[in-house]
Amino acid sequence: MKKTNIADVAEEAGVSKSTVSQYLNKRYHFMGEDTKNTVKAAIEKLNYKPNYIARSLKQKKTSTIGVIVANILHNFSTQIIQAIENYCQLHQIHVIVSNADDSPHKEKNHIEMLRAKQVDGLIVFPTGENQEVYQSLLDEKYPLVFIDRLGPNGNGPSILLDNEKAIHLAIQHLIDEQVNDIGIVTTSLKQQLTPRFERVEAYQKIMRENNLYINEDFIISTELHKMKGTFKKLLNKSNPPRGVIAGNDLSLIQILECCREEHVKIPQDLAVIGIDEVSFAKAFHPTITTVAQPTFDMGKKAAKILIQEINEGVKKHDNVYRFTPDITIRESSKWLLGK
Amino acid sequence: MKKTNIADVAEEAGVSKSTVSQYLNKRYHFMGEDTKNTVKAAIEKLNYKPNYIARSLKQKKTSTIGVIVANILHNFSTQIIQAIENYCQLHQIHVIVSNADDSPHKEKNHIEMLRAKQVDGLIVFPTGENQEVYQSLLDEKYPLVFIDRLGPNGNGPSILLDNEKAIHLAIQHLIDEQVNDIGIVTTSLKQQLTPRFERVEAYQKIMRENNLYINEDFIISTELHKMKGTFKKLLNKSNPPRGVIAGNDLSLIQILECCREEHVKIPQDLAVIGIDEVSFAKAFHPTITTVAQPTFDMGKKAAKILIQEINEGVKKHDNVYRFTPDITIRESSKWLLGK
DNA sequence: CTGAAAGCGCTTACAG
DNA sequence: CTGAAAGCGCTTACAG
Repeated sequence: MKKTNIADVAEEAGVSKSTVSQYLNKRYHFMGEDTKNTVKAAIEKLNYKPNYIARSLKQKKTSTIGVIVANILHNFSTQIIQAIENYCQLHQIHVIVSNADDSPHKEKNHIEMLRAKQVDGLIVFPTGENQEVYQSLLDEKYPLVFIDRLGPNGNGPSILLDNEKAIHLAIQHLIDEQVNDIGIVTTSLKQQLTPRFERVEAYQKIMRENNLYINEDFIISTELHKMKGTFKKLLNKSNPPRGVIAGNDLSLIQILECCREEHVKIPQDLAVIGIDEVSFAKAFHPTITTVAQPTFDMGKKAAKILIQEINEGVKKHDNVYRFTPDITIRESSKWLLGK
Repeated sequence: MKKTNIADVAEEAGVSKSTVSQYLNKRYHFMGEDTKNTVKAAIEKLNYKPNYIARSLKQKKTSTIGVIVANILHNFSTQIIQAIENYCQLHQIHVIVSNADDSPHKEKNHIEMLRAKQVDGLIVFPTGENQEVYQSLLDEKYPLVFIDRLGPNGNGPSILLDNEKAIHLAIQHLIDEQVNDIGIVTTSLKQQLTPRFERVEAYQKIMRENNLYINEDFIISTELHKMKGTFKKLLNKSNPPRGVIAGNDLSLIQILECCREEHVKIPQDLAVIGIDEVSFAKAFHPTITTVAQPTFDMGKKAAKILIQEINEGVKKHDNVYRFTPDITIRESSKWLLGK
């Protein structure tokens, strides 16, 4: 059974394809009421569904965008995807999700495939090693929004957390709790990724501003599967930190597991603060102090900017949108309470 | 700057469009070595990228599938999406993710839009209220795979957990721990969704088989935001359950928060088992006993079957693939240990 | 107010 | 071994 197309409908209704097309696109201006009805009837009778691929080819617009996440395993990524999907749904736009799996090579493939599929724009968590590719997209005014990490040389619109503020909130709170020996644990890749970089920078800056000693051993950047080993070593030093900031949700879990296995009591022995909200924050013993990213707002903003670029054309290239984190103080960081 | 198309390449290379097309599709059989090289050079010189939309129109194949999840907020959904995306990536297929947000109306819209975009097939967590739509897709041999829930009248291939086994594992373990007063808490929607239905059924069956008393109050099916209130009431009864099975990850968190707020000790006062693995299982105090679904395998299988249907045509319609759950016994269910 | 024609960028029998 | 032509299913100036 051949699928019915616009010609079939035209024949059934006894009008031309043009007229059917006008009807489909709701350009009723000059359409006779009766023509309209015959077309409508024919469409229903034949159960006709327009082929958007054909339309896309002609209109050079697919109403589909691509999202390339660096690593889909992070909760942050899936939340951003949710927010983007949610906003796009309202605008009748589809989202193709691709996972770069932290591989610049895969990332590049995804960019090419998605462009070949003519997506109208791209939201990307850049891995950091395809700078020229992104720069050339930017140069040709292709709609493109970066998220979580800056684009090439900071070019292009990007949606970022105010990382300095996040670290500031965490350290300030720990200081208020009289915790001065503070460590930070982040997942690290070879690349100088924005969040990790900015967070460690901010850590050093704010410690310095508060005249606190920066022990280089207290800064851990390592792959997830090595994190526990490294962190345990730190915990078992003669002078371990009294407080620790987890750079993201996955690091937090590693830290919590370490503390459990090493019988380190939170917050008495170690005050813990996680960046990124986690589902179990209020269920945990102790409840977990977190510095939440407004993931939902960030994803929505990325989608909004992209759709605007698609509809109105790409204009300036240098907007960085910083989102303000929000600390929720719970038990895990309350060292004074532990006394 | 107009994008270069196949005609530009043909002109540059001094051959016909057909020949360029042959080259692009790697049909080198009858192609002269020199022709091949000229075409190659022309493509590189012009930085030509083929337009897959045009190809799709002609070939009636988009190399794109759609996934409609009932509710993207469940960890289970995002893990399934990850597995599907992962498998499809190996097969050069793109995935469009749509969230039905538990709304049959949205679900139906998604089905229509995705079909209009000519996706080659669909993987769906059916909400349960679009039976006729699915039946007609099945009737026209459209590639379609259900996941987590059965299709209309059980028709169509579906990927499910062996829910009875999951409940069996949980209850048997609790019985081994001498816990006999067992409750079950699930999120409920109006619809008779497969997992909830099968799990509550299995609960009743297995309790009966073990000659355990089934207290109807111990079966809680309610929306997430009402769960805590309902569960707390149960906890404060004169005869509360001694053990509880959380129907999924979100329910588990609600239960854990309740226990914390009501100072109910796990496992001494209440043994807890969660269905679905959770990120914090090994970090929690106590560690959480879980009955894990093999989400990754399930997602992969769904993608595999769908791609097979796409490539080889749709054959039989009645395969239900049951995946075996796996219990990991940790502290939260060890009532005897609490003694 | 409606229709004929051209075209979007490819692929694919078919002819030579 | 290569090319001319038709066609995938739409949309869109333009003519009338």
